[in-house]
Parts: sequence; C-alpha cells; structure tokens
Amino acid sequence: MSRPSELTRHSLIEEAINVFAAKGFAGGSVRAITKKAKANQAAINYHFGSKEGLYREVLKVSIEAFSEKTLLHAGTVENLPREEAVRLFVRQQLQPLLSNSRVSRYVRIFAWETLSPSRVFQDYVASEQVPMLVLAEKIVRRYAPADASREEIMVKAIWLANQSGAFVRNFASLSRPPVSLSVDQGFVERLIDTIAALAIAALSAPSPRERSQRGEG
Amino acid sequence: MSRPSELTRHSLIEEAINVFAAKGFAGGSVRAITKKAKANQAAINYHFGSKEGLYREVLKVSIEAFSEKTLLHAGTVENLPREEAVRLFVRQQLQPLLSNSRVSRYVRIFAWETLSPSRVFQDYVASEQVPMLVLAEKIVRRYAPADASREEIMVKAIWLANQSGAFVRNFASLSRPPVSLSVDQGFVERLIDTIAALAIAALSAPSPRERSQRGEG
DNA sequence: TTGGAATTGAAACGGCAGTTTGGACCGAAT
DNA sequence: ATTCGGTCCAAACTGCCGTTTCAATTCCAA
Repeated sequence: MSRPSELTRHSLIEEAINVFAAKGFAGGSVRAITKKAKANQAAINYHFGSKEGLYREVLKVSIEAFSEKTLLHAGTVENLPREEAVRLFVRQQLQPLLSNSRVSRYVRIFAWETLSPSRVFQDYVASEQVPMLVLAEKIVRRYAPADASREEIMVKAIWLANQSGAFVRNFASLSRPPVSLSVDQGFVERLIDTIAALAIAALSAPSPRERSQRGEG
Repeated sequence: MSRPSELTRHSLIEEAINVFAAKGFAGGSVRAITKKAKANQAAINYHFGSKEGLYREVLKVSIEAFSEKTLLHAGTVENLPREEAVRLFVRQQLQPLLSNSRVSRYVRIFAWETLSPSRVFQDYVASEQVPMLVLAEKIVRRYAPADASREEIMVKAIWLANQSGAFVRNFASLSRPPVSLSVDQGFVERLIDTIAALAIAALSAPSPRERSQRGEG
C-alpha cells in the first residue's frame, strides 16, 4: 500500500471518529466524513468496503486506544483500593467531557452505543471483550461477597458501567432549561466526586439477597 | 370534527406510539405508521401538520398518561417512606419491561429521548415540566440536607432518573452474549430490588461536600 | 337534495442516504 | 516508453425519507 493511500485511509478514520462521536453511527453520513477528510465519497467504500466497515475500524481503534491510554487498566484495577478504582472508573468517563481530547471522542462513541447499539458494535461485543464492561465487572467483584450470583455481578456491572452515561449523553443540555447548571471545570470535578461517592456507597451496601439471608428482609 | 376523521386521528396516534416506542422518533417513519394505521401517507400531514406535530401529540399523550396511570404521583411521593418512594420510582420504569402494556411503550419512548433528545422533546421539557424528572427531584430532596445546593440536587435527580435507563434500553441484549442472563419475571423482580437497593444506599450516604464539611474529606 | 367544507387517496416531488460505475491519474516494474 | 495495478474522482444509481399536490370522495348543514 502506497503512502498517499494510507494518508487517505488515516484521515478518513480520523474524521470518522469526530463525526461518529458527534452524531452516532446512524446519524453520521459518509458525505460528511469524506468532505471533512477532503476525500472522495467513493473512498470509504474503496478502502473499507462500506460505511459499516469504516465504523468497524473506528470501533477497533477507539476500544484499543481507550483501554491503553486511560487512567484505569484491567491490570491496575486489582492493585488499587476498591474505592479508588471506582473513582478512576467514573473519572475516566466524565473528565474528558470538557476537553476535545481523543479520549473524549471515544467516550462519546461508546455513549452512543449504550443508547442504541449498532449491528457492528453488537457483533464486536459478542466476539471480543469490551474493556469498559470488563473493568466494571472486576470492580463489582471486589465489592460482592464470594457467593454472589453471576446474575447479580452482571447486573451491577452494567449498572456501574452506565453511572456516568446520562451525563455524557446529556452534557450539552445540562446548561439549558430546565436544568440550567453552569458547566465548567469545577462542575465536572464536583460531578465526578458526587457520582463516584454515590456509586461507592451503593456498592458498599449489602444487596437485598444478603440482607434477606441475614433475616433482615 | 366528524366521527371518521377522529377515528383516523386516533389510530394514527395509537400506531405512532407503537412505532416510536420501538424505533424512536428519527427511526420511526410515517410510512410505517400510516401503513399500520391503515391510513394514507398524507394523513399525518393533514391531521398533525407534520411528523413532528404527530410526535408532539404522542409525547403529550404519553407524558400525561404516564403521570396519571402509574404507581407514583407527584402528590403521593411526599406521603410515602422515602425508601418506598425510590422503590416505586424504579419499579414503575422496570416492571413494564416484560409486558406489552401501554406504560411499557411510554417508558421506551422516554428511554429514546434520554439517549438523544428530539427537538420536539427538548421544546417540551423547556416549556412544561417532565413528570419523571420532577419526581426524581422530589425524592432526592427527601434525602438531601437542608443546605444542599441546587447543583447537587439536580445532579442527583438526573442520576436517579437514569438509574433504570441502561436496563430499559438494553433489555433485549441482556439475554445475549456476553451478558447471557435468563430474563423472566423473576429476573425483573430481582432487578428492581437490586437497583432500588443500590439507589437507596447511594442516596442515604453523605455527599462529598457534607463529608468535607465534617472534616472527613 | 344539494352545495361546500372536510377528509381521503394515489402519485409525484425534492432531498439525503449508501453504494456503484467507469474513466482519469499516478508511480513503479517491465 | 509502455504497461499495469493501485488510487482517486465526478457522476449517477437505487432506495427511503417527509412532504405536497390535486382529484375523488365523504360528510353535514342548509
């Protein structure tokens, strides 16, 4: 593959990350992507086979980069106090909100997928492990008793993975009525503290099953 | 307005609720709605002015019915133990999941809106109060100290309102890999208990601000 | 019963979507 | 210098979308 073709390929992926982060897979058009990437409309089909093929590449890049370049890795989660792991987990999703960093775009892409998963994403999570859910599961297990059911673990993992989602998705509308909050760096920091504290308190409490086992139900 | 025209109007709204609940506003087409309602494609524009006009009507019907026909009203929330209010709040969103009731369709429409709000919905929440957020705010206030900031209240209200959202949105994928849970009535009951317990424990804990005021930060 | 308004109907319009086409271009090997 | 595979481009294709048109029909009051 020659130099100029790789440049086209690369800038297509780059702009696709921007467009899909802003509008989701269904809402992002190939025309918008090729226009921003200064490429021809046919380029996506030529290089990636289809819009779905391009998105598959975007997801691969995003998921790999997200799990490598972020605060919390699957390896480090075991070596932290469990409260600190929760805080970092929340932080790595909310902190990028105010920035235009690469990571913030990955987080937004994942937020779109948690709302209405694309076929590409569904295929991906069915075959390969999704770092965010794996992380959430690891953290939840550190709070759960040894005899917790898989159902309870998975439910809590899904719950934890989605604790920040509402704010990521609706970040723009937080500053508009009827919420009308002033959204700045300080707000995001307080938001991280609040959500992390809520999650920690929730996970620390005994589950309904544990309470009923102790005759407290 | 004559009888048959009202019949067309009514069945259009009825089928629109089904279609929008299944596919969201953007994903639901007027062709699908008019076909199911056995009406002409032009009927929507004739009776409601536009697709948006129909959706405005659907939202109005859904929000009114949801706040009237559900377990928890703005009036009753003050007269219950606050833990019970949380449980009912969670229950009224999760219990309809397994059924095909009207309410389940309303919940699904709201779930679509929390993911990517339509212009119609944004206009609605900017002008009229949304029952679900009002309820969440009332419940949060019962847990918050008297001097809690509006920011903290609103953040926690948004948080509470979205506690069930992940499961409503991804309900269908819970039974598929990699989650692979068996989803039946018993599961939904346990899910309600688990989520409600998590939310109650979270709200009951002192916020980071309170802890730092006590010198525990 | 009749006249006019309300409603329905089939078809077309204009726009945007993803994709395909076929030729132009280019760089490197023959 | 020519050939050839890889790449790029403008344009067109197909399909779905929401909307509009306008004639046909239905309804109801006069």
